[in-house]
Amino acid sequence: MTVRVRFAPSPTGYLHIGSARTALFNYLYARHTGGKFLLRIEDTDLARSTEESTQSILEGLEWLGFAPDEEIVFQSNNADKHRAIAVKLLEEGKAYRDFTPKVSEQPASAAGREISVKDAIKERARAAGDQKSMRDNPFRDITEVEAETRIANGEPFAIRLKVAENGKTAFEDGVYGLQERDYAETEDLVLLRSDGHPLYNLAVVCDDIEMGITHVIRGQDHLTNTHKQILIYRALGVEPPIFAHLPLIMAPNKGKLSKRKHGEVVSMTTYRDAGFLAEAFRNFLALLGWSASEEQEIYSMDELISKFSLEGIHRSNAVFNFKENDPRHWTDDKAMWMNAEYIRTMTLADLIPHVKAELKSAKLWREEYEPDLRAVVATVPSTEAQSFEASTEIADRPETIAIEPLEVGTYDWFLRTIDAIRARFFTLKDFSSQGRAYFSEDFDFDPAAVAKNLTKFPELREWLPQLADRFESEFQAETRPVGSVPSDGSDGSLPFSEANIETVVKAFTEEKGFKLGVIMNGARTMLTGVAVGPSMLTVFEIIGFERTLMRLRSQVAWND
RNA sequence: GUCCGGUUCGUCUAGGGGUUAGGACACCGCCCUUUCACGGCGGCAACACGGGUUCAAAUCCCGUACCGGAUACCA
Repeated sequence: MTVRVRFAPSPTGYLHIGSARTALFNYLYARHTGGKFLLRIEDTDLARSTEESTQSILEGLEWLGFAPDEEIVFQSNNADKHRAIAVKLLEEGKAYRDFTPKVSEQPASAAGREISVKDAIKERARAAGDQKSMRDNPFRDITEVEAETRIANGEPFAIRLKVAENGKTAFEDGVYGLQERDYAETEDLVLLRSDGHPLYNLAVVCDDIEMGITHVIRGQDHLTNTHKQILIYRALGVEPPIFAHLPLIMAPNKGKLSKRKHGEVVSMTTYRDAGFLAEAFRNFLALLGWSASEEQEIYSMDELISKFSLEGIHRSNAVFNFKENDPRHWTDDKAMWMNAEYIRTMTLADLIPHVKAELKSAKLWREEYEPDLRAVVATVPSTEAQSFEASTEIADRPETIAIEPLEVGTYDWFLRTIDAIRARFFTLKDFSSQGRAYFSEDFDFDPAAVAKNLTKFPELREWLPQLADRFESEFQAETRPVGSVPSDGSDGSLPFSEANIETVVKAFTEEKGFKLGVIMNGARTMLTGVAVGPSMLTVFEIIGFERTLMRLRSQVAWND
């Protein structure tokens, strides 16, 4: 039997973190078993379902990389079938018409509606005490004649499943084990509303049957629904699929993680837009409620697929930990850490396309960074550059190309730069914000960095331009046009490379009788606008000779 | 109210009769260094509670507490 699973979100908002994890687990299970991963949009709640929501969910899934293996099913398209099935159950005597007038819903705000409904349910239950019977619907056993009369009078009716007096439903949950529920705990659930619209439990069962679903993997909030659905399966004479329920993902206070209360932080598109890598986020999500019983935490998609199993899913809820009013911890620290971990350890070949997209959207991308153009603009021959394309293992490449100064703005320079700055970055956004100075002359100065590294040492205002002069004389730049390679040493001058820069800066610092760090960090802020980054020698080199002179001489940072 | 689940560091988790209860994130400290959010080393920090069973319980059983879910003509 081929496994067929589905992810079935209802389009009443964006794709949130819990749904995303459900989608992930379904996807992993399908891939692990060689089965099919299907997608069904449960848009039967006409009042709440929206087209934007469907789009947003689809976007979220696309970002995460969970493409369905078959065409998307829209549940609302199957309403006629669902209706027909309800009628069939009615005709078979397995369901009955309930003429009880529908209790009109409060016109309460959509926001508070759910809570007030739940409160009402509790109130009702408390008031009823133990007296309440799930089998006391007055229309459960009315005669066909009476029913016909009422229909003739135009009385609207809902169709309810006729649950037997005695017995229980039972199923073996893939995660929670044996689940039993006495019929006395299950009401005669409504299959079809009095306005003719099918209800969730009916629709789900019908669609799952039609789609040939073999395993239903969904949130634990559906655990009790499952009993109702099994009743429908039985009434239909169809063997139920295997069910596996997932623990829920909670807010930091262990309460419900809701779109309304917690907003953006639970939306998938937030993470996409915040510069997260889908592979990193998937990895994070996989570890929320599942583990392979080992200490490894970083998993490639292939590893997740091969290691995933229902047995590894927990029964207890997990907390998605974040601090609402703390920008530094606006989302779960582990998610952020994992994203950073991916950024600094993945191969450059995998990272570059993401950086490219980010720089493009920030208008910082230049065609010169394209590898294809290297041959046209490169003046530094690079044999490593060719092996780069041939090989996917390029993690240690930067060390091999760091030997010679690279022309600013070329593909090789680009690779070196990305590799140098990524170590301290957390998201893709950092490449265009903190890393902006590497790609543009138009960058801002972080006030904290200016205060710490510049204004604290007023001497620097004169010394840094002097350092520029020193560079100029040592590296003899005046004969070369802006943007050219500083020097490869062939003209008799010193190459503008780390070792040489170090010698010059150290000599300069000693003359001034100052600490090296003060000069270096002053220069760091002048050159990059921030207080953190790679080794300053590397920064000098990748910012390049001409830009270094220009920025050291600039007074912009000094004028608040 | 009733039914169903759950409970190991702040968070994610490993461990399922004998462990100094392990790892990761976060936090703190030290080191490296020209800075740092990189890296290295270290620290803080947990078996909800009460009974049993057992030579031995975080682990098995019962109860309690707390948390969560469900209980809709929502999904």
